Amino acid sequence: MNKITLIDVARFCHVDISTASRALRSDPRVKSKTQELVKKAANRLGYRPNLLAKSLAGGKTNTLWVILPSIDSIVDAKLVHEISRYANSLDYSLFAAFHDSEEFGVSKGNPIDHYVKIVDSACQGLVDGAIVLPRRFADDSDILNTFVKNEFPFVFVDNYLEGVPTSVAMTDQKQATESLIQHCLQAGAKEFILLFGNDTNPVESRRLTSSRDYLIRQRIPFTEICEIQKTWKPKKKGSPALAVLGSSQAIFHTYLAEHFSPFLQHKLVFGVFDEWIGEPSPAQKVFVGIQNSEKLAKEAVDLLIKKIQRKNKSPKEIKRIPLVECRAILPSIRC
Amino acid sequence: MNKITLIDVARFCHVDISTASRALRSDPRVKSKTQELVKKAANRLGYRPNLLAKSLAGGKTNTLWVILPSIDSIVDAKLVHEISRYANSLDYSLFAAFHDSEEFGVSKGNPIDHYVKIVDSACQGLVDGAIVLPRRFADDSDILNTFVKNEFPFVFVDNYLEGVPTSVAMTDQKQATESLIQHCLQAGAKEFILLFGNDTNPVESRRLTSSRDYLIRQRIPFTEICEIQKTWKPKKKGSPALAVLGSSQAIFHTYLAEHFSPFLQHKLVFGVFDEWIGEPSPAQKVFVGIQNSEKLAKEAVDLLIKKIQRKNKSPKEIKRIPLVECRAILPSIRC
DNA sequence: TTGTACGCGTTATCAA
DNA sequence: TTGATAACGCGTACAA
Repeated sequence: MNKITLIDVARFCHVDISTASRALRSDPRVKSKTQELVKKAANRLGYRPNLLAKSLAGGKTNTLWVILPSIDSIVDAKLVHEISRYANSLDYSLFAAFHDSEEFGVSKGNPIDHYVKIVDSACQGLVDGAIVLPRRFADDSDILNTFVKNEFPFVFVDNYLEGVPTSVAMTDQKQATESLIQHCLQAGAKEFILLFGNDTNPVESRRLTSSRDYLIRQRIPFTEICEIQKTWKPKKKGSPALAVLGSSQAIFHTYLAEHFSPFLQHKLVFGVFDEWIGEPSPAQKVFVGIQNSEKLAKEAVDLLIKKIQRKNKSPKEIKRIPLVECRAILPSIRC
Repeated sequence: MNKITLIDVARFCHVDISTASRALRSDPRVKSKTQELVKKAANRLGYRPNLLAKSLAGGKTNTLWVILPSIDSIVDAKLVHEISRYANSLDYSLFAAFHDSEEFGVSKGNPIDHYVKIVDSACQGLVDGAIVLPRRFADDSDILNTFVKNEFPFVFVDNYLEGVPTSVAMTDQKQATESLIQHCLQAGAKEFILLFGNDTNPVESRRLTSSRDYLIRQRIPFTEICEIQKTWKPKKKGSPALAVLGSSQAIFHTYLAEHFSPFLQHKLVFGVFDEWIGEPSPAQKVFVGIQNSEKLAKEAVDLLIKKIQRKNKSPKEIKRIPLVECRAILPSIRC
């Protein structure tokens, strides 16, 4: 590792350490000749300022974290990536911290411990603020309220928790759901099946209630399948085109692998949030609600920076961002 | 934010700051009565040690980074996740830093700048060591040699760069390739098509050469399709079962969407590294080489910690890890 | 234009 | 068993 400090550079140039410090920050009070001298010396000696000391002295780290359990889909990855890009463009360093120990393989130790540890260390001077992507853990709010207690600047993105008061940037689930439904209707769907889980996750439940409300209002028959065991029975006679709505590609494959027979005579259209990879089969068409990751990222970071700057006031803002589009996936290979 | 420091706790207990420091670290030299006193006070006052100061004074951060352009697939995500888990289990904090600004949308500023900035800051005291997941950038080696110059502890995982001397933990591409081929042969394949790109990426080229060597040795006819424009022509007469090998699911869909007609009469089997989502169609069967993320992560972190501990010696170790299995993907829905 | 001296919050080394 | 003090490396108000 590098051991050359500001003192070494200063000594080398026969100037004081403070002069060297100022010279490297291009302080106009330093003679330009001295500036160049110091800069060249620093360069030649391979001087690298110690960012720990810098942050400690300066009282800020210019660092943000994204805290999330793990990356489970490309949509997650894209969001984190956009957050990173936008933060970087504002001269913040951004790091992702993962706390889920259970997702893959056997869990080592208490999975919550890592989460608590990350939240704790965030409050201990390493970072100026955090963007949190919460999941369905029951205990999430207890852990995250540590932030509230310590008045640590943080915001939610993509999802939020009822019991934790802070700002949120998320997709407008109502708009997204209705837009997907409209596309399915245009594709000829006469009856709907809702594959949303019945859990406490605000996003999932919002998708369920939004689609339910909309379909009732439009007088379109539909069936809710909140549990994967439930078999579907047609509400209309004949073989009308069916639309199936669900949050992720996996749920379609899982459900239909078990319960495909009632669907055999029907033309199928899927409406999916998140993403769809590969062929639409067994559907004729899949509509994917493409979330606006770039805007979500921007709004989240902006909300966070607002919190960092004025620490006393903490307005609980909510930004709802509409979908970019509903992308249609058609078969590319004819079999 | 929290402003309560060790001084506050010490004053509150009418002890010296050094005693308070020792008490909180359960130093046996402190009377147990005093320890409890201090710990209770710290708790009541909501004291949180400043980790910046701690690292600065202690000379180490107990932090590791994973540096990568972005997460493009679930396989990447899984690897990072396993690294995080294993590092956490060894009481290191782990953060992921992303440097690619081009992947999604329009690039902001010079994309290389972020990369350089991350590599620089790694050498500036924020972190004890880094695990690097390199990509096909031509300039990668110049940037990463900053680590070498500064004697900063780092290792490669999953892929590596010829010009940058350090340890590597990666999948055994030869074993993986041959294993995939064997599975395709068992599924009846008589002729092979290789969809590997012809670029300078060591992993991709290793897959190409390994499969080429093996197929020649076994006297099995095959065609290399290094460029996506190239059309395939059968080498054998009749309609033998065909195996297609490629690195990722996307390449199959892209290629076959353009050039499907010659394949119409053949039974198809795919062999893919990375992952496969959804139905195997248009193949009857897909074999997926499942990389051992857990072991890759463990080896990478172990290699890194070895580097951190003895800074002078830097043996250039290479760990090659075989696949966990070749998983077969069969149609779950009959159309 | 440059130098002095202190603060940032800990840990570590003395001495008591 | 505890207390005083020197690091850790850098910023900065203040003095010169």
